[in-house]
Amino acid sequence: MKSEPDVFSIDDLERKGREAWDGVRNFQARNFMRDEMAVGDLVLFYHSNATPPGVAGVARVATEAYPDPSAFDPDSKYYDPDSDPDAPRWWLVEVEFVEKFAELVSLDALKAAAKTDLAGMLVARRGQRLSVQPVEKDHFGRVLRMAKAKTRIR
DNA sequence: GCCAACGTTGGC
DNA sequence: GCCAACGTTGGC
Repeated sequence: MKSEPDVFSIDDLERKGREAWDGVRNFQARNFMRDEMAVGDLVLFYHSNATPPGVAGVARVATEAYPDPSAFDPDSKYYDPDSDPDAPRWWLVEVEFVEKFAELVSLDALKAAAKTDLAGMLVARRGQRLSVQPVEKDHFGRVLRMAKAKTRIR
């Protein structure tokens, strides 16, 4: 899951403990949250538009998907007047903090590793803009090792 | 259904 | 600030 650290960083998640991942307004990204994520799934927390960009830590899916309330809030910048409360268009999950990496796994490092054992990892590919995207299990483990992380994959 | 115009993401 | 890579919108 990508977030701009100026808006919401891994430190913000650590401080708050938990966060509703609202504002996703891309159908594919929504589908991953609504249809593919399950409570307990681990998440790579990626800092986009950062210097440098990269994976900053790990979070965990804390809830089933539910309709994104910001879509119904006219005062929200994520307001979508076309989203019908009876058939919500936008969904979110809440995520909880697991750990902040001792060192960021930079996009440069991901791209370098993508030439070998991270081959095919989506986030390392050019033009890959989806803010929520799937990570293969062995890729996830490899990123954790690059971060010298303690988190175990279940 | 096609596609041009436009807007956004996000790396650099 | 630039621009590649999309996704969305709307005219036809």
